[in-house]
Amino acid sequence: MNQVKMAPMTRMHGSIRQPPDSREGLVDTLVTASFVVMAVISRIGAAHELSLSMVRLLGILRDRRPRMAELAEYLGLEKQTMSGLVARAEKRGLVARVPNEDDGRAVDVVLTDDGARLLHELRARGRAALAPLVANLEASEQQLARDLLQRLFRGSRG
Amino acid sequence: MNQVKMAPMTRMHGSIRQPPDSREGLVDTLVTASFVVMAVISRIGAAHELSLSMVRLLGILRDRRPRMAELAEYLGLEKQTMSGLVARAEKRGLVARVPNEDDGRAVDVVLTDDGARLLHELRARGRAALAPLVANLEASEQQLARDLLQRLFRGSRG
DNA sequence: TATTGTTATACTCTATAACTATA
DNA sequence: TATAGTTATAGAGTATAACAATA
Repeated sequence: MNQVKMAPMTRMHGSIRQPPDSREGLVDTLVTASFVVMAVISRIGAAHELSLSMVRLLGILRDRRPRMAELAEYLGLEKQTMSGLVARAEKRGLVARVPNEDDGRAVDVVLTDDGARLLHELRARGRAALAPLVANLEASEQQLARDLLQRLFRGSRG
Repeated sequence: MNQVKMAPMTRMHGSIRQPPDSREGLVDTLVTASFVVMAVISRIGAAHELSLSMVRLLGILRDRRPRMAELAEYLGLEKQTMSGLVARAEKRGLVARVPNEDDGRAVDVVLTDDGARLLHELRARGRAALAPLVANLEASEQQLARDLLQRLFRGSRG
């Protein structure tokens, strides 16, 4: 049971770095690219002691005023988890809970001015961090890549 | 202090869904796309009670035999965090610790057969989940998108 | 009765600090 | 003395279950 799988040792020792495999398909490339982008966002968030979920929470609130249940569904979290995340963000002065006007049970979540300022800085740092990658493409290719990605993920919500 | 920012209420109530903003740049599109991909991977991992870090750990071990310190550096985690993550994976029979032959202090981490099987299934499910998105593009466009992404992230490690 | 949200509890994930063993 | 890894501890993030308030 659970016998250790011994892969051929050729190229297995030494550096962990691997040359990009140009034979890999679009899905693998998307996954690899996404991990790189997430690492960048995670590092920028960590510099402000923000988890990925917290960064995403702030990003969602930039131009929306969802209630708790909507946030939970959007982030793919349980409502209890959402309560905790919003509570910690509120404790830090980044968001505020506002009673919903139409439904006495519901709570809307909004950015505070401090939260909006922090989000603005995070976005600026994200653009700066990813700029060197974007610079690997010509301007016309950047636009093409953007259009292709937007068509790929049309109908998806991030 | 921390006064609540009251954005204009136009279109603020109701659904949280937003139409894609075709004016957004490549960086914003990349971030949005990455969150979608991460959500897919996270959901598939969660179905097997695997965190994103655990999924990524298994993925790295597919064709590599890194030591603990290399894994930590690769995943962007502290070595202590790495010890815990590997310990939990080992407890579940997914990976094994093997003493490094050249350095008595070092420990190599390898996939077990069970771990390799699980990783294989995760990758199949990932491909299936992302297939509908890929199908939004023609075959030639898929190849173009893949090439552009590979050039974007050349030199990056995921 | 169903829905919205919070509280209680437990486990994973992560980091900082202190430690052991080897180089 | 420096490096590789583990253990101890604490807090964030997550889920399941039980609860209170409103619809």
